[in-house]
Amino acid sequence: MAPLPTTGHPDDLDHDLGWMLGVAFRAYVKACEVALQDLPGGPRGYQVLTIAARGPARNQGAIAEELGIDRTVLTYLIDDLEQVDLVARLPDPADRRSRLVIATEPGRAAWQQHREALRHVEAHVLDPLPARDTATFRSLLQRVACGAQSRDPLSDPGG
Amino acid sequence: MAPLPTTGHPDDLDHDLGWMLGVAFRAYVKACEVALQDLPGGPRGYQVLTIAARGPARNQGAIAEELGIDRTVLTYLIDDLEQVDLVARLPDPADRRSRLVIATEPGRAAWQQHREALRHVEAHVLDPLPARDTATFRSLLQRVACGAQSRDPLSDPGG
DNA sequence: TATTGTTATACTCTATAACTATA
DNA sequence: TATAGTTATAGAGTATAACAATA
Repeated sequence: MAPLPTTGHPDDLDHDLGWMLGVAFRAYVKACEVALQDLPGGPRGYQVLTIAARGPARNQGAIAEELGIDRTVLTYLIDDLEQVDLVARLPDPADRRSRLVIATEPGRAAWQQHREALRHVEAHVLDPLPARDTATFRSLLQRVACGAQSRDPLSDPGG
Repeated sequence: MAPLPTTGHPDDLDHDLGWMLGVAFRAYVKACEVALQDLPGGPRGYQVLTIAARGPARNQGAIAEELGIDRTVLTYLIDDLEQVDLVARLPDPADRRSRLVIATEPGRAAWQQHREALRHVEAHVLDPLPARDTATFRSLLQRVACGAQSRDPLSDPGG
């Protein structure tokens, strides 16, 4: 059986932060599969689309840093989104090496649709929590994630 | 820059559950690298070792289910741990197909050492939280993870 | 016929280095 | 010389199917 939060022994697996984060993360990815099945890149593709749709337009390096992923994988994600006309790469007037990523009109529509679908996915994943605790959990998880991002900005100069 | 929890717009990336879980999970895995560098299988290897060290002895199918991983990947994890004499596969007296996995004496010692090292890793990952909120966060995350495990037991009969 | 564990294959995600074109 | 983006390669992690031994 799967461990339940009732055993109480601090050495049990369900007290291991790595186990908890891994299980929660994989459960989220799996729960997304249906909702994002027509979106290239899955959750990652949605995150790129979010930045592109929200604006202002940014270049790929800035997007990779915000997402916490390597800029080499971002190239492929944008390739796939661009191929189905959800985002576009525009020349950066300030720097001819740089390319600004924006959402197309269908891209913004697709983003809103998937955002709505993901609301249900998130509710499903957080369903085990009492309703009054979901906001608390999101707020605390946000602090952990943002803290990690600011500690290890990724693609830091020198590595 | 990395997003900080101060923007407040509900469409921002730092309100996306997938982004938060992914960033937190990858930050944990990265923070583990040094502490678990001599342990085959990394965090997964540690989790197997935890079950084997805590007892009672279980067969591989039961361990895979508790870990939430496929039994085919567990074979490789146990192979690697057995090769360095941290766990052993014993014949199951009740079923000759089944093999019981237990920690060896050096395996139990290694588990205690790594458990101590991981306490610091966990504290590092949870460092952005106010001290009084860490227990709350762990408790809520545990509910989410255990809820997901009991909903999707993995290797369920029929899939 | 179903189950335990193993092996092989493939597909995704990630990490690294090398390359181009600009700065 | 350094940076933005691309490409190629290799390594993990994961999923699937097929297989041998046993129930």
